[in-house]
Amino acid sequence: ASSWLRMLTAYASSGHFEDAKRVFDSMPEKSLAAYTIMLDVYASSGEIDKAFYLFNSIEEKDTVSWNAMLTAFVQSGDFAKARALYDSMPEHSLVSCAGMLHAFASSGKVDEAKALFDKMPQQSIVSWTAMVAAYAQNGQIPKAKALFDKMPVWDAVAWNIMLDGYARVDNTNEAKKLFDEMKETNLVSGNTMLTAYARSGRVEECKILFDVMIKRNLVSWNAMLGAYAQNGLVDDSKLLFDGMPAWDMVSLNTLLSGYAENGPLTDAKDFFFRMIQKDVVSWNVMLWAFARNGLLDGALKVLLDEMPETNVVSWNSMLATLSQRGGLGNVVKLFQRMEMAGMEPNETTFLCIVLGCNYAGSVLVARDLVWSLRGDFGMKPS
RNA sequence: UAUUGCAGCCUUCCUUAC
Repeated sequence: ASSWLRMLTAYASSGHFEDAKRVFDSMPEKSLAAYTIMLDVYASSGEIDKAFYLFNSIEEKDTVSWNAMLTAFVQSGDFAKARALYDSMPEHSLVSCAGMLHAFASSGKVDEAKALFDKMPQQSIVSWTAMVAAYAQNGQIPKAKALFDKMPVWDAVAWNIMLDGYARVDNTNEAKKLFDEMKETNLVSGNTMLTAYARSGRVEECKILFDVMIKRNLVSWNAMLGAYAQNGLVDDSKLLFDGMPAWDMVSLNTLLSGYAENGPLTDAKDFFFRMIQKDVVSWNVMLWAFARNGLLDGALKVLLDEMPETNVVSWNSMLATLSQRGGLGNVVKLFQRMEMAGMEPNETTFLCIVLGCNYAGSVLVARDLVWSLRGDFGMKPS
């Protein structure tokens, strides 16, 4: 039985979800541990409903399986369900509390995270770090730093979160300073610093770091690729890409967005049509490329007729484009179409529409929209 | 009865005006 479990774990942790499902299905006896692994597998492959169904079919759940279900919800972005599950759990372990902290942090509820953090019976390095991350990821760097300084111990993850916090507010100098004095580092630290350089346009320093990094993974390569692509050095990005030991969809899309942002539309189109694989992000980049070139009808055609699948970003892109040069009437029309297509709006959706109101000078539409946020969509205007 | 059954960090697409 344990060799089955070992195989299942190996597939699950390496991202081979289909293989994991096959192994699980053919297991003669399914232990609780096997079920628990599968919760994560289903959640990671976007099948949260299946995960929950499986969870409900478990007769004797323990804390570990409850926690796994909790983090499955968090991972899929369903924070309301995560909260409900957390409230109905028979007991809260350190892992449960840290998972819920993470959920609050990811949904921008810093105050609720802090309240939970304060009333936790026991702390762990994970809960401390999750709280620091809650501050850092929501732009509250001074609070993050203050809590970070109070931590009893630091590991690489804790340092990395502070590093990433500085990087995200574009404080590259502070990030570099921290990077140099970090006591614990790992591969993610280097990758985070690469991204910090890329974001602030410091491409040369980025390349120097990339070259001296002892270990690199695909994220490192993609970060370097992005440094070139986002800073107008499309030829360099292509050259780097050609020498990459491996690539994935992120690599292709990074390159594509380099063409879309810096070159003529034909470059992006050429690359797009030659891509061996495409996903919804690739299509979103193309949609944006049409829009950027003022081809609103072309962009609309991509969205409504050509895309094999869309997500909320596709619609938001189009809404933002129409907001700026398509007229508020068309914005509203497209939003209605979005609802008809069953696509759930998010906060950015409303910002895109408010942007249109701004351009049109229409206070009334904007006001109605903000009201309907609460009433029709159950959202809290930020 | 768990060196790998669960928890925190990094890379691609949408908004952040003046």
